[in-house]
Amino acid sequence: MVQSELVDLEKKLRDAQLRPTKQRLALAQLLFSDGNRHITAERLHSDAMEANVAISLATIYNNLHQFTAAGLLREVVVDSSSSYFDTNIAPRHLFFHEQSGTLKDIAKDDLKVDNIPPLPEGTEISSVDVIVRVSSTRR
Amino acid sequence: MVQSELVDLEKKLRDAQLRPTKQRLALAQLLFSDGNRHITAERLHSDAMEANVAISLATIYNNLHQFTAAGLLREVVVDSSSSYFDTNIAPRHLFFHEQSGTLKDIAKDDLKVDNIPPLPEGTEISSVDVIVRVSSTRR
DNA sequence: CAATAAATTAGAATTCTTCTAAACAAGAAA
DNA sequence: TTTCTTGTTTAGAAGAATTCTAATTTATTG
Repeated sequence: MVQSELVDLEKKLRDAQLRPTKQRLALAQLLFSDGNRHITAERLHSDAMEANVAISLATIYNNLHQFTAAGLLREVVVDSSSSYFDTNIAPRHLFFHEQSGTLKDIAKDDLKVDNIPPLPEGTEISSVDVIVRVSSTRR
Repeated sequence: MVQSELVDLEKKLRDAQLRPTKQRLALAQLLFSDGNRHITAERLHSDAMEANVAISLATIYNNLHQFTAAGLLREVVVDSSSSYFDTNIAPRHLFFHEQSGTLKDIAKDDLKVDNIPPLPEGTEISSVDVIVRVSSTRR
């Protein structure tokens, strides 16, 4: 692990008004050091165990929510059985592979949504989420 | 309740290879007699209680899944806290009101999705779901 | 009317997530 | 540094939604 990386992560946390504790830094590292990730709490917990980071599941949940509130993560609802968190916070859409439960980002500009009808009275758009559900071609 | 309605519902169930039991007919009535519905298991259960239909929650879940497997309902994933079932099985998109948890269909032709990028290798589209999340305008 | 296959049920069990209250660690101030 | 305050972590309990189990009841078929 590179020293400057840790410094960057610490700044990222501080900017979000989150104290860079040992656990928080470790999670930030697991989440943000390696390209885009789409991860569940359970998965992140086992990643942490594998990396020999002692951290409880409660802390994982706490931090996933704090990161989300701070705009460092985005929660994704694609599957009723558990919540996913996406490290890509830019507007984007998603492929969801139904068999594997895998997510893949679609850049916003790679997909167009047009002609949204009038919104229900007294509401404004908070987001437009497109999920392209795919499944393995049986052959 | 109209007699012919019951006959229709019974046929609908038989066509789906589901025996028209007392509970199943009652649920079908609650679900399909009154325009489009977007409903959770808990909500359907309390509707049934109000209508004086004795039915257990396990049976509600069993039937929601059987109806879904038979193509009479469609499961909608919009909210991580509980599953919704939609009586509109035609292709459509959805408004989701974040404060109230209310869903509203958007006819397929009222919204256009274009330029879906190449699918992941070895997959085919199973559905394209657009959820327009709206929230009350604060004013 | 059996016989059999399907459906229903109460309650237990599971899974994911949140809560609680105590111990601990970080940053600020003296 | 030491002290104080406040934020963080934690184990384990609690909660909520859903599924399972195994026994009973109901629908259909012969």
